[in-house]
Amino acid sequence: MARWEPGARERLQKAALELFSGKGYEITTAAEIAQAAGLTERTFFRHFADKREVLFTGQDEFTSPFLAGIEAAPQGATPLEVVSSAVIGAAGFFPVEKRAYSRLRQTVIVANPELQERELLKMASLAATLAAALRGRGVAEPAASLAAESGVTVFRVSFELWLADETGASIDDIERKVFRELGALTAVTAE
Amino acid sequence: MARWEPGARERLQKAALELFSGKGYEITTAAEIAQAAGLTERTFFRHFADKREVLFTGQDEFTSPFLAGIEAAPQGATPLEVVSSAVIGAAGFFPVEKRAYSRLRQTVIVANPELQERELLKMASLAATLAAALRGRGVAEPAASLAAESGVTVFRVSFELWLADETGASIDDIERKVFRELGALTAVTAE
DNA sequence: GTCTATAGTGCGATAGAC
DNA sequence: GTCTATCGCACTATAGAC
Repeated sequence: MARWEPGARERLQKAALELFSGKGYEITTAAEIAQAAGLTERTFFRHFADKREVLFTGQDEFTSPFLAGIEAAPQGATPLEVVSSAVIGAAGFFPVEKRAYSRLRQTVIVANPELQERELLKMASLAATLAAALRGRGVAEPAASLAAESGVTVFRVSFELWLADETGASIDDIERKVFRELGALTAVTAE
Repeated sequence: MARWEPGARERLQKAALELFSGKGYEITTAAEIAQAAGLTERTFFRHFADKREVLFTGQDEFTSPFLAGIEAAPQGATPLEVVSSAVIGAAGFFPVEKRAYSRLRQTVIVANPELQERELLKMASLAATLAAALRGRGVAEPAASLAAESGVTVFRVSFELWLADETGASIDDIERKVFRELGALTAVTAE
């Protein structure tokens, strides 16, 4: 028999989301989360650098699908087409089954500025990674940054639309629409 | 004679920037900043909700020039043209004289994730405000959000280029160039 | 695992300005 | 008298050091 139950991190994350959505993020203490997972406060901070990270750790893995999408883009592709390939390529990370969980998590984040800040930092970090990948393909600045940031913007807008959607649309369908909207925005001039 | 010296907030902000850039943000305590300004820690927190806010309070006023730029845009203008008017209209907030101060402040922010988070939240808040103003002009979603976010992206990229610039270019000139870059990005298709 | 510093809050007291 | 900026003290939670 094991000395401790496995999956401490996952238990902490599950307990945290439940407590945050149940009684509120701010008044939930790290000690409470740890206790709910059968662990001590010290262990909580051994797994997560700070209280906010409990909602974000693991989420980082979704950078790879974006990078894979960039590599999958053909040689002649426009910077924005490359980014589009990245964003749409990462759509597999958000199957319909995950939507209920994503909605709950997003509700908690939107209600707490501290968590919004952390999410924005993660998105900014993703954009910086994408921009670096574009530069690696020979795209110059500021085009690389603009394309990367635009891609992340499309992803964020699409993600919100996907969470709100009631028709069962997949996130990559929504992303394609939003990319077309973005193209229309800059293309159309006043009559 | 007054019981307290006036301008407590400004004194705190000045002392904070000096200490942050001199010995580092993290190891500078709120009590130290207060002491350097001839005040107590409790007074520091009466002026600023948290330690990070000391670098951002007052900065909020720069939302107004953006909104003024939106109102100044002609009726027939494209969403992106309206946003462009907002971003370029706010350029007056950053005269060359402010550049040395802006550079110092930015150096401190870039070196500390906590401060980056706060800056990102402020930018997200600005984007949300601009998107609301666009919807007020009849722009539908998701076009309003996309245009607003794109505008803020152009502003951020331009601001960084302005800080790095050695030729004495004004920020609105840089912004115009970056807006053209953005247009080129989405317009050009692979050959 | 314990111990400590710092961030941040709540409340009451003070003492001018009006 | 009221209003407001400040201080002082007690307190909790976070987070890092040892």
